[in-house]
Amino acid sequence: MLGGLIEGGRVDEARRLFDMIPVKDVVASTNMIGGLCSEGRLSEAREIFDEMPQRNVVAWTSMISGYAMNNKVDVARKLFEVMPDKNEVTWTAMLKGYTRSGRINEAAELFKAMPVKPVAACNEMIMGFGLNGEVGKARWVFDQMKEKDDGTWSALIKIYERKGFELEALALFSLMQREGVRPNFPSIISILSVCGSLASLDHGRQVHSQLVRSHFDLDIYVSSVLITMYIKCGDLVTGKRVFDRFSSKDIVMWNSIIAGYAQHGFGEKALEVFHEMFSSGAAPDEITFIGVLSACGYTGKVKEGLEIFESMKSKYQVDQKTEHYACMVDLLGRAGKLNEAMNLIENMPVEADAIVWGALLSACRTHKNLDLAEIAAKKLLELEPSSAGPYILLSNLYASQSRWKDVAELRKTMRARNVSKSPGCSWIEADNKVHMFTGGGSASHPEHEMIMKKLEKLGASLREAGYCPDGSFVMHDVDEEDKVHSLRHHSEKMAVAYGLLKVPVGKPIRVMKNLRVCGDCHSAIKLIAQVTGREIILRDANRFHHFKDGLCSCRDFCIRYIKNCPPISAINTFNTGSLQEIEWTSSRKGLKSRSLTVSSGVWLVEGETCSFPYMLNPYVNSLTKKFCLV
DNA sequence: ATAGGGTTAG
Repeated sequence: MLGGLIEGGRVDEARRLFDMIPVKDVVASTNMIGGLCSEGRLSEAREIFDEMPQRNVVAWTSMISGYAMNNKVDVARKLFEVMPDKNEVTWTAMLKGYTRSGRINEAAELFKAMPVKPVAACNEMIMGFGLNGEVGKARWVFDQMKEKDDGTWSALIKIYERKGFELEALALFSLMQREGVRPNFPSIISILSVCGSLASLDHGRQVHSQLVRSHFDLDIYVSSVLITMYIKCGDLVTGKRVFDRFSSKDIVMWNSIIAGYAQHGFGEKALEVFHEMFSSGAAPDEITFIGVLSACGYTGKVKEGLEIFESMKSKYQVDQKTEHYACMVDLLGRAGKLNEAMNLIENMPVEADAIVWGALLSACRTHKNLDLAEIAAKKLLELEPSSAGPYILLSNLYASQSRWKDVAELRKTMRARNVSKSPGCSWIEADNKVHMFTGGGSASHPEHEMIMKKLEKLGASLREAGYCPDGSFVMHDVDEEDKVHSLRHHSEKMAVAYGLLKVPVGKPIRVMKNLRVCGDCHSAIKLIAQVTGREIILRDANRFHHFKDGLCSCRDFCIRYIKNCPPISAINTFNTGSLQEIEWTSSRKGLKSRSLTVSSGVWLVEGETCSFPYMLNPYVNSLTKKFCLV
């Protein structure tokens, strides 16, 4: 009875019932302690604990766990020290206290001291190390384990996914299945997320087909990630279809689709869904507003954005947090209202973080405001000393003003802090393979000659259509030497050229890039779409660009500084956001009800190595060698 | 009766 109430979360009722019991046995008291702790009512729990005539391991462990999970690790430790007979569960509960509060060194010490190391504790250590950025150590624990369960696998897969080791996650997921461990929910969620990050529609679909067969696709958690996966792969239509299948949607699912419309530049549609959500009775949360405000930002809806931002607290009872200020800085900045943006930052009730300053910086880049750019970049250097972007930008900025001393100084700091830039690259899926291009016209691809010829030919027809290359973008986050290379050879252009050669007519060409698209490439691709009549979908580090008929769905909001962009007014009619118009984003037919054919062998089960080149994180290579699978 | 693992945005 007591246990039932607690399990159902009815702790108050349980408490009343408990108080009526004349002689309380160990089990009832322990139960009650657990229930109270889960609600954070530690002092009440402690009172019961102290009044118990005798206590066994389970009672002790429950109390320790309660402190550990409620940010009272040190109190937990005191109890742990005086406790007579500890078992594995006690040790694990204590360990979890340290890992969950980010005290990884103490966790590692305790782990080392454990007489036996149960699987649950090892799994906890994997998560602890991994979330703390120590992926190698997480892997080390994994390798040491003689006995693993499905949670062991999914923990490491999750770490790989979260820390940007997409390829390792894929490899581990497939190894897991070869070892006869069936995918569980957490691992499936991680792997779908990986497919989204890689924008690998083919792989994502294969996972989806697995889900359909196992009916996992009906799970509400899985579905939100599934929606996000399709959206990140550029297939908004299928994402929407998955969304529509659910008659009762939770807030996360609403958020997923709203953010999806925002990312694709369908601001009207995002707002529409937002209102639909509100009238359906679902209450928006903080994340909803990140989606909604960024939708306004991407589509230049300054007035709407400001109104929503103002009404967050009063109408929707959601607090404005740093993230929302970042959205507003972005929104104002994109619209060219840089002083307003700066004003907002100065008057924020919370401390501005790297995202806020980053938003201001990219707005400065767009609108060529060097003074504010310098302020923002300097702030970023303080907040994120190890990311290369701000250094390069600031250095380019100084260079443009011939401040060579400052340039040299900055380069020195960069070397001292061991900061290196991430090289720009683009990739495209064709013939069941991923083809990567690093730009600069390097002949790394077997069909290099053909691609160059294609680019030559394209160049001629582009010039006819009025294209003139613009190399004057100082405010770009690529390094000096990249500017020397002919603009013709940027990686995204090469990938697009390859797509024109390989992707059948009528199908969209989907290109991915790890950095933001270069401004010159953006206007070139618009024209390429026009002269070839092809649809090109480019996903860069920030967002999607749908190129069709000489226009881009981003309305050039990201790249306003390019000379030969058509004026915004010419594009206005284009982006009304009706579903019919979205349809052209994908000529693929997508899913038919609940069946899905798998194009090639099921790589997930067969465990072939996946066909991705190492393109996202140069660090992946070295790590892979060190901790080689199999 | 005591220890796990999950969703969205930036």
